[in-house]
Amino acid sequence: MSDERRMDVLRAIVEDYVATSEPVGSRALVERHSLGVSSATIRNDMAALEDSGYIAQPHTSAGRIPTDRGYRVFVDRLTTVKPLSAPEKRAISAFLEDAVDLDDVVDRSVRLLAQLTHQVAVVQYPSLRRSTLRHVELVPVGQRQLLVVLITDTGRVEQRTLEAARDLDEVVVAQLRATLAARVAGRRIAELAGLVDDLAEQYSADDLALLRRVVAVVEETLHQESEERVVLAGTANLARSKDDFARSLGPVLEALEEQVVLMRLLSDMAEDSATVSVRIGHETQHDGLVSTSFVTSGYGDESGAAVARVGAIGPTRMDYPATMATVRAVARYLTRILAG
Amino acid sequence: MSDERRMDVLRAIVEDYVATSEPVGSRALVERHSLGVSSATIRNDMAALEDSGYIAQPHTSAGRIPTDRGYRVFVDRLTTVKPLSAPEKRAISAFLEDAVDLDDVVDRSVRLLAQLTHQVAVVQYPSLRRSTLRHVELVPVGQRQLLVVLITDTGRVEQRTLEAARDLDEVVVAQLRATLAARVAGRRIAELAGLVDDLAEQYSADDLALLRRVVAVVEETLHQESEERVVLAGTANLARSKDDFARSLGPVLEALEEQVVLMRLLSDMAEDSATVSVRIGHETQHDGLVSTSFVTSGYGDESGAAVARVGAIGPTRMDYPATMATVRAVARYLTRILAG
DNA sequence: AAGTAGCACTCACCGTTCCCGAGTGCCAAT
DNA sequence: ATTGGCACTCGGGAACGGTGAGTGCTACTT
Repeated sequence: MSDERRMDVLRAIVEDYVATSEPVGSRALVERHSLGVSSATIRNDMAALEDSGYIAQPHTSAGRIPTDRGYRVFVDRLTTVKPLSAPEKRAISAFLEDAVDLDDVVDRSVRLLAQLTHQVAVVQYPSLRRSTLRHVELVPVGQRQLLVVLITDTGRVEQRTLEAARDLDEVVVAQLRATLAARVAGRRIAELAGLVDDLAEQYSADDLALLRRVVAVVEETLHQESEERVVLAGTANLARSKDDFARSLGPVLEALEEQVVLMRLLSDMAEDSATVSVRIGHETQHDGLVSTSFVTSGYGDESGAAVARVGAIGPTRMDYPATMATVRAVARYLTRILAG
Repeated sequence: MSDERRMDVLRAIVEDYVATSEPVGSRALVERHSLGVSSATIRNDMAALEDSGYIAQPHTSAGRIPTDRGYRVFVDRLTTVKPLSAPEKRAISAFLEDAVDLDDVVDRSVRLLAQLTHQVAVVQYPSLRRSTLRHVELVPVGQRQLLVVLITDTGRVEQRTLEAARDLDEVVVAQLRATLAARVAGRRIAELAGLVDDLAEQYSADDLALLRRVVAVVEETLHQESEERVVLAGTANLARSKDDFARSLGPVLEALEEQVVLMRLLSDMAEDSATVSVRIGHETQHDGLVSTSFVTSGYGDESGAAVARVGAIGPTRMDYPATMATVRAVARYLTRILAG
């Protein structure tokens, strides 16, 4: 028994099923692919593949469709992510380079990815936690309100207002600003806490309290929901599916609105070692997403640990090679843009 | 012929159809509503209503369903928006008051509205054009880069960076900052242009050029795409519909992703005089939205022209009185929160 | 004139039946 | 190991008829 041919058969089944949305039978297989054997042989192979849990039949006397496990094998062993064509690359690059600021970059990326993959695109904002600070700015607004603005090296700007205990003194604020500006540049936000501990003598108790408040606000910002925002685009693509996938959109849409679900998945996938990470069907660990797959890639740091992720979500019956290639490409260009 | 009863019949039809999602016949009508006449009489009335274009039958020998025109009459003349119950009000108020900043307010509002109406909620960010400035802050980042931060009275913060022609002088920047701070407070952004024209003598040519650049950047921000962002929530609610509405989600989702479409609708509706504005079916002037209605209300200014709008989008077969009440309530609380 | 009762008519919907053919599994032959 | 052959399964579509909700019309009542 040729294990190799079986894998060829599996690949053929996945490809055909992805292309046609219909269960594929042994006859159709030998016709569309030059496997060099007869349909009866294919049937034997298919029976074996079914025993191994890679394919299944919706009902007796129907063709086979890949199972989640089948797709998994396909993705892991039967496919190589092929680079995009030069024109495609140029289009991506050109489109992203016109962006004016971080929000615009993210917005353009997510739309672009949705359009290229014909699926739901997801872009996670660069994490504050792993970014370094370019600048901290304090702006008094009103008598007691102080606006704290953080600017990261990825161009992200976050602001919070805090209510001071006493009326603000312009001079003190300016002093704090200078102190912070000198100390935070290039630091990670997470390192911030210890940075001002030695200042106890230089400031009055009140002023020090204010300084600590500022630091506290910065740290709070870290843990805020907005820290790991994700942006979506292309939900309409879900409805385009020919099969009955379009009929059970409810749970999928719900899952997508639950940012928490996406967050968990994204951070799970950040652990994966491969450049492009894939979660297929039940692997998403979420009921609403059992019939979908999630393809993501890290971006934002040329070397090693990525700052955040981009990805695409679509029916498990998706074109994995193409999707993986596109996601990877967009992630790369995103990294390049942000570094530049 | 009693025109009054006919309107009663129309109201009953709308109410029943909204409740059941099924065409309503004459018999069911007399049973569920105490109209005091027989089904034959109702049939005559229904025939008249159909002639007037307020109702239609999907096919012979089926009940009637309201047309867009029918809903229009229902909304305009047959319904009064009833206030929410006290507990509901309290819930809204409590939920919105916990918000920490403008983004959070908007985010909470849109989720809340989606949940309360069981439809797709839309919140438009407060327009910069109509807001007044609370503060302008200039922050040098790097040698030549200047970060311009705008803070509006609605709490919205926008920032842009600009590249100066020469290296920045701390002192000059501080001076510009002071000048701007003194002049912009309480002004509309649109008024900004003329504010610095008289400063020609006080600054060197270079510095004046920089000042003009800053003003230019501010004005550019005005026309930027981000100016009129809208945020959505509850798209999953679209899929909950019992009838076949859920099957044609594609075009609807596409329309919702086209922010332009929503923008146009929102600005159209801003012209309406009523507090709560409704667009029914084809009135949306968009093919993807022919089977949906859009209920919006302005918010952000206690008197007169609103700064932006909130709304809900759902199937034309929606509970208009309830939706209108909820949208109006959320708009009011939103106004209150932003003012406070 | 407005309302009602009665009645013939229409037609979507539902369940039944039937048939077709794609697809399978198995077996004997190569 | 592969293949041709064959009996078997069963989903899906077409044809069919009965049922009942609903209508429109007409003749009668108030």
